[in-house]
This record gives sequence, structure tokens and C-alpha cells, in this order.
Amino acid sequence: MKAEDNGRPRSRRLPREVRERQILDAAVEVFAARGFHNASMDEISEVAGVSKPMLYAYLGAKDELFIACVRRESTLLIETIGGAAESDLPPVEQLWRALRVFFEYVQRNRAGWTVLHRQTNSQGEPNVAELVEWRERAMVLIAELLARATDGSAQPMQPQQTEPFAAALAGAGEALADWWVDNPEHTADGLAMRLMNMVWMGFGDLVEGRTWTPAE
Amino acid sequence: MKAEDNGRPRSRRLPREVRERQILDAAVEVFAARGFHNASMDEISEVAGVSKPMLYAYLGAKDELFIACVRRESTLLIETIGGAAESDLPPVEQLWRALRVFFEYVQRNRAGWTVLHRQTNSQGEPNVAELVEWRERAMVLIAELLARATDGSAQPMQPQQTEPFAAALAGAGEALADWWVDNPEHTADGLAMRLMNMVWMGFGDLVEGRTWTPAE
DNA sequence: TCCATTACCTACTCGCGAGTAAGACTACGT
DNA sequence: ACGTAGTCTTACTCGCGAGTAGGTAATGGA
Repeated sequence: MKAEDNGRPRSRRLPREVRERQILDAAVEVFAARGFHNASMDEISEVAGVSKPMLYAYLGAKDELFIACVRRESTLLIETIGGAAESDLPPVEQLWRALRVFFEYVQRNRAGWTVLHRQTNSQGEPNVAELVEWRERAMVLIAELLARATDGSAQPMQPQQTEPFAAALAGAGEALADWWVDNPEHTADGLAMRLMNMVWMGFGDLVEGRTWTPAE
Repeated sequence: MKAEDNGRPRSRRLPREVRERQILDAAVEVFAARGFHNASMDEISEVAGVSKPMLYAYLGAKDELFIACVRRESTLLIETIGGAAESDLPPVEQLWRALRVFFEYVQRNRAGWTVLHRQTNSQGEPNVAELVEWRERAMVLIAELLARATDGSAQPMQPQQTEPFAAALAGAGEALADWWVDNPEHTADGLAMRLMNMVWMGFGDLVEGRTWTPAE
């Protein structure tokens, strides 16, 4: 009478594809909670409900596993934002949509976002290449969005203008997403609108009572 | 003929006070380059030009050493910004000065800034308390600055308005400081002015050619 | 029914790095 | 000259966690 002593009765003999997803899910969760270095393969395997050698067999060593997480999450996020921005709406509207889906993504996928955000900013890990690349793609996306927003306006912006602006905008968005954790009473839309107001109107306008509101 | 085999001839028998500074300097440097977890006490001791037990004797265990670094750097930064903002200049001008000294601090003290910034955002380390506290103080400082800037204007802002704005502003500043690393041709003043323009004017204004410039 | 393949596990090795034991050297006061 | 307080070192221990060796058991095709 050995039986399942304790814990969940480890679902057994699942096809590789399913296990890989479970492992990735667990890895994202643990990496988000502990950071790359403090996350142990043992804990990930435990959360995944699978033994450690499986991780190595399916996803490779620790940094490969981490990279797989980053790849999956960043692809999802970038495609989400890219999709929202690709339309023939006026550029301001595109920006508004992009911000909205960003905060919605963060809400639905806090762990994934944490991995992308918290780990990207903490260098010294062996992960550099993939993380740098995802950030790069995100920046290009945002910069394009901004550039389009100025096309045909009085002062079309040059890349050397939009680039730092894109960086600052991304930073503001990330900071707001962090702030959200401690102020969960706000909605994704509310956050997006706040940020839109800051970006589009600026403090000088807001103080004078000029605000931005989405078109109906 | 033992002699100094190699490397610098380790200055010997210095007073404690001096050694502590050397150790802190080395620690900040290494923590910035590698991150908390990847920094080894061995490397710090080597950079400091001192043997490992000295670190433990003078500054305590690894996390205590780290906390000492954070304390020193955050105090310096916050007092610098606080000092620049404390004046009876018009609020806009105060903000402008605060941004300027911030970027100047980052320029002069890249390693210290990296420790404060990169490590604060990467949780899972045992450092939480001190890092949370420093960020808290920084936020309060910025929020006050913003609140003052709206006093007596048409739409004085409530704390629940300034708080997320402060978070976003800080995030934008941090992101811009990061961006600076890859674009070192810019000056601290230039960066501060860019950010001031984003914060005060907003994209909508900039596109129309309305910009902010410092008063002479 | 038997073999091959694929899923999966227990139980290790082994290096790296935090932290320490135990003492050595120097300077200064008396 | 000699103790004592403070500086500083070499040379360890020891646990944690990455990665693996070597096997078991279920499934599906012949």
C-alpha cells in the first residue's frame, strides 16, 4: 500500500506538448516570484508537478528554460500591442488602444509581465541576449506608433526625437503597472487613460483643466 | 625574496574608517555590475583590495553590506534632489531643477544609481525592506513637488492624482537614464529638458510646436 | 505477445560561494 | 621592552542548487 502519500496525484504520462506548457507556466510563475537567480529548478519542477530531469529533457538548462519563458511572453505581448495599433484609426486613437491592451495584458498575465519587466532591468544574469532583443522590439514598436502620430502634423518628429520619448513612455507605463500592484482598485482602462493624459496633455495642460478623453 | 608578486601592493594597515569607504565603493561597483545575487563577496573583497574577513568584520554579512550601499546612495540622491527643490522659486522651476540634478547625479554616479534602480526593480532578494523604503521616500518627494506645482492653479491636484503621476514621472526618468547609457552623446541638461518637455507639455502640444524652455 | 519508444522517476555528484576559525603582524602607550 | 588593541590574512567548512546517471513503467505497433 504505497499509493499517493500526499499532495496531488501527479497526472501521469501526458504527451510532451502538454507537459512543456505546464513546465513553462510553472517556470514563469516561479521566475516572477523569485527572480531568475533565486528561482530553483527544484521549485519549478515541484510547481509543474513533474520531476527535475523532465525540465532538462524538455526545455534544457536553467537559462534556456528562462529564455523560453521570455520568448513566449514577449511574443504574446508584442503581438497583442502590435495588433491593437494596426488599424487605420487616427494615430491618437491607436496610441490609446495600445495603452489599453497593454494594461489589459498586465492584468491578465501579471506573472508573465513580471518576468519581462523585473528581470529585464536586472542585468548580470546570463540571459542578456534574449531580453535585450525583446526590449528592442518593444521600443521599435512604440517609436513607430509615436512617429505615425506626428505624421502630417505641424512638427513631424524625427527618430532622434521619438526614440527617447518612446523610452520614457515605456518607462512610465511600466512604473504605472508596478504602482497598480499596490493600488488594485483601478481598472486597466483607468490606468490607460491616466497615462494617455500624461503623455498627450502634459502637466501644464492638466493643471489648467485641459484633459484628454477618448472619443465615442 | 617573496616580495609583492603581482598586482597593486595592497596598502596596508589603514584606519577602519578609510577601509569601510573603500569596501563600500567596491561593493557598489560590483553590485552594480553583477546584481546582488551574482556579486560574490570574493570579488568585492578583491576589488576593495582587502581580504574577505574584513568585509564581515566591518560591514557584516552580504545583505547587510548591500543595505549599507543602498543607504549611502539613496541618502545622497534624495538629499541632492530635495536640496535642489527646496527654494521659493516657482514650482515649474523647482521641478526643472530637480530633474537636472537627478540626471547630474546619475552621470556622476552611474554605479550607485544602478544599484538603486536595477536592484530595486528585481525582487526576490532578501533586501526588500531597505529598498522599498528608499523608493517610498523618493515617491513622496516627487509627489510633493508635483502637488506644490499645482497649488493655486485652476485645478489643484489631489494626492490620488499626484501619486500615480509621480510614479509615472519617476519611471520615465529612470527609463531615460537607462536610455542614456546607449546614447551618451546627450548631456544631463539636455535629458532633463527633454523630460521636462514631455512632462509639462505632453505629446499633443509638442506636435503642434508648443515646447517648454527654461527661463533665463 | 513482445519489442521499441517515449514518459518519467529516485538518487545521486560536484562546484561555487557565503561565512568562519585561528592566528600573524604592527603600532603605540607605558 | 612588552602588553594590548586593532588591522589583516590564509585556509578552511558546509549547504544549496544545477545538472545527471541509470533505471522503471506505460503505450502502441508488429
